Amino acid sequence: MARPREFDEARVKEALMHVFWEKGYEATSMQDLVDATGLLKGSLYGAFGGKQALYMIALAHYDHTRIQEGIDMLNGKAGAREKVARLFDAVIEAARTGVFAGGCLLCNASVEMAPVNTNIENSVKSIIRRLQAAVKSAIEPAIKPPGDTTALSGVIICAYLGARVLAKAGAPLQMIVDTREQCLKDLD
Amino acid sequence: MARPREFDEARVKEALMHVFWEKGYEATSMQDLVDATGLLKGSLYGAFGGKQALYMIALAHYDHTRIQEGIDMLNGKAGAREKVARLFDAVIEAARTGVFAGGCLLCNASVEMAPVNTNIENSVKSIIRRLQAAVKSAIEPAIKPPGDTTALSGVIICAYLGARVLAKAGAPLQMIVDTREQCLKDLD
DNA sequence: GATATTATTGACCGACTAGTCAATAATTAT
DNA sequence: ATAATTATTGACTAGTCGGTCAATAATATC
Repeated sequence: MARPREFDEARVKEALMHVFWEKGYEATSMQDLVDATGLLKGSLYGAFGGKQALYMIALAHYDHTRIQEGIDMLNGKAGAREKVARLFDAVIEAARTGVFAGGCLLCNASVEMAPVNTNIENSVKSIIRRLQAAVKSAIEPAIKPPGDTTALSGVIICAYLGARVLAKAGAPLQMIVDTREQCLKDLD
Repeated sequence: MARPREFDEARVKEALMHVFWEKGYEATSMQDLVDATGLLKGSLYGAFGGKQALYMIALAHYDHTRIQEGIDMLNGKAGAREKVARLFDAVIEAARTGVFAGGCLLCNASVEMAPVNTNIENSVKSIIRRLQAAVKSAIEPAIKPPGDTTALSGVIICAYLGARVLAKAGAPLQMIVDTREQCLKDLD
């Protein structure tokens, strides 16, 4: 009943996400988004809304792809130790190669956007909740009854985010490796 | 031999720091800095340089005041456990009251500026190095010979930064408290 | 008091910002 | 074919951005 969209929504969301991921919210201009998506400004506004709305969409896309990939891994068949190890291996690999400077969009959004945009704050909090729940159920089999899996999963999330900060700052890789080992110590 | 400055340098640096601390680099305009310092734009440029130079000055001031305060505490007379506990208590208190949204400027600079400004990256790395050294010497008396104080101090820094991220995102306070307990577990 | 030096002032700049909108195009339903 | 609906286009806006600069003011030295 109307003219159909000419762009692939998933591709556009992926492009939006990558720009915000790498440059952050404020350092990204609408022109950057126009260049990255191939859409014109009017189309972006018409289809998705303004800059903050685009950031929300980028974060949601990150959630549904990258975060969900992590959660799926945590829900997989590997052992508790290996699951947690893999979480940190991603950080270590990113810090070692240093090809992509974006770090973790969840971490970036927490620092830059959550304090100034309640929609994003709520998204971030919801993601963290789901992430912690996945970690908790992943480590459950490796913790004996007196151990507090809720507390331990909270620590792992916290250490993960801290590792992301260290990696983005270019801090010594060893600190991240040490953190990984410390988190694995109580598993098995 | 020339006209003397009319402003108090320390006060101006403190004002610069507070603006960048609360708003971040990109979201801060030169006008914000003019308003906060009371100096006119020309004076700011003449005395300190452009926006990036001002950020560097703000970070250095943060280092010499807030960071140094933490290092002095770590070098103080308290026990290892209490020193580390105090580190996290500052985060917990900030998250609990929520009056100041800035979080930790070192953490903010790591995420927003270190990846795009090598001067700031170097400053951040140097601060992290000094901070870790202070934590290491603080926990040394509480660790028996086979324990790796370097690794443990790295983990504590990492957990501290992660806690700062969680606090800024408005995540459950309990996660930060749990992280604190976990870090204290191996100390006496 | 004259001179040299530096600080302060505020007007000014071009570039860029996020966002708007009327015109046009492409489609579906009738 | 016509009408209705939505997408695309790109020119346009008003405001803000970081940064500059010539004029003026205040001091120290001579």
